[in-house]
Amino acid sequence: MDERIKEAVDLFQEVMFYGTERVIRAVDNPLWNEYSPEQIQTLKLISKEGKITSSRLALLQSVHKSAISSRIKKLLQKELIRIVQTEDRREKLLELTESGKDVLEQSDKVLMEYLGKLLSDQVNDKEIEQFLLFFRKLKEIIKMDGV
Amino acid sequence: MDERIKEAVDLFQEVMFYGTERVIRAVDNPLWNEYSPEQIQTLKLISKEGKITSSRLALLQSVHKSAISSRIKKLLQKELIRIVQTEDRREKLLELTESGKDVLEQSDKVLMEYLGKLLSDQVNDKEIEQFLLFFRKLKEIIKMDGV
DNA sequence: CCATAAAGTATACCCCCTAAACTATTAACT
DNA sequence: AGTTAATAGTTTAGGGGGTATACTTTATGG
Repeated sequence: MDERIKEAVDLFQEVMFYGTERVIRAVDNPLWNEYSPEQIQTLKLISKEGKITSSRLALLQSVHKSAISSRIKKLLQKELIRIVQTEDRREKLLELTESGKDVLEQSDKVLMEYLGKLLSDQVNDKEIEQFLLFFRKLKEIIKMDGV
Repeated sequence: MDERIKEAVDLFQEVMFYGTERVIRAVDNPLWNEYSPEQIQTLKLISKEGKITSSRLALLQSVHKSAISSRIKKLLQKELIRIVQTEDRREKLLELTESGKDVLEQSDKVLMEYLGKLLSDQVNDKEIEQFLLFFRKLKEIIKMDGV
C-alpha cells in the first residue's frame, strides 16, 4: 500500500479517534457536565428534522434502539423533549421543548466559541478555505450524508 | 464571527464528534468486539513509549487516573501487558506482552485495510498530499503532540 | 523525624452500548 | 376475516467508559 495512504490512516486514527475525545473533554462548561455529548447530539438531530422517531435516531446515530430508548427516557425526564402521538400508535414522534431548544442553542454557542477560537487562532485566512474543502471531503468519505 | 469559521466549526463538530463514532462502529472485526478502542489505544501508547506509567497514560489520554487503573486491570487479566517494577516502589512501569504486541499488530492491520480502502477509493493521488497536510495541521490544532 | 506529596487502588455513581426477551400495534397473506 | 409476520419501543442483564473521593504505600523535603 502507498506509504502516504499509510501515513494518512495513522493520522486519521490518531486525530479522529483519540483527538476528538481530548477536545470534548477540554471544552469546560457546566452544560457539558449536565448533558452528555450523545444527549446533545440527539437534541441536534431532533432539531434538524423537526420531529423524529426513535428508530430513525438509532439509524442516524448508528446505535441499537435500546440505547436510544434509554437516552430518550433521560431527555424526557429533563423535559428537553416531548412526545407527539401519530396515527400509528406504535411509533412516537419526538420534538424539542422550549427548554430543549435553549439547551441546544447554548451548547452550540459554547462549542462555537471554543472551536472558533481554536480555529481562528491557528488557521489563517488562506488556510480556512482549504480547511472547509478538507472537512467537506472528509464528511463525504465517511458517508455521513443524511444516511 | 467569520462565516467560514462558523461553517468550519459546524463541520468540525459533525465530522469529528459524530462521524468518528460511526466509523468505529463500521469497522466490523472480531478484534473490536473483544477489545475496546480505549484498550487498543492504551496498547498503542505503551508500544510507542516502550514502558510507561499509569500516570503518564492518564495524562496522554486526558483521563482520570482511576479510569486508567481499571483499564490496566483488564489488560492485565487479558495478559496483553505486564508490570515491570522500578526502584521507586510506588510506580509500576507497564510493557506489552507478546500477545499484546500481536493484538496491536492485528488491530493496526484491520484498521489499515478498512481506512486504507476508504481513502484510496475516494481520494485521488493529488488530494492525498493535501489530506496529509491537513491532518497534520489538525493534529497540531488540537494539541496532540506528545503532551 | 515528621509532614507532605505522589502513584495507584477501590468504591460509589453516572453515561454509553449490545443482545435478547417481551408488549403492543399494524401489515400481509391465505 | 383470521392468523402470521413484521415493526416500534421498552426492559433487563452485563460490560465498557468516565469522575470524584477516600485510602494505602512509598518517597521527599524541611
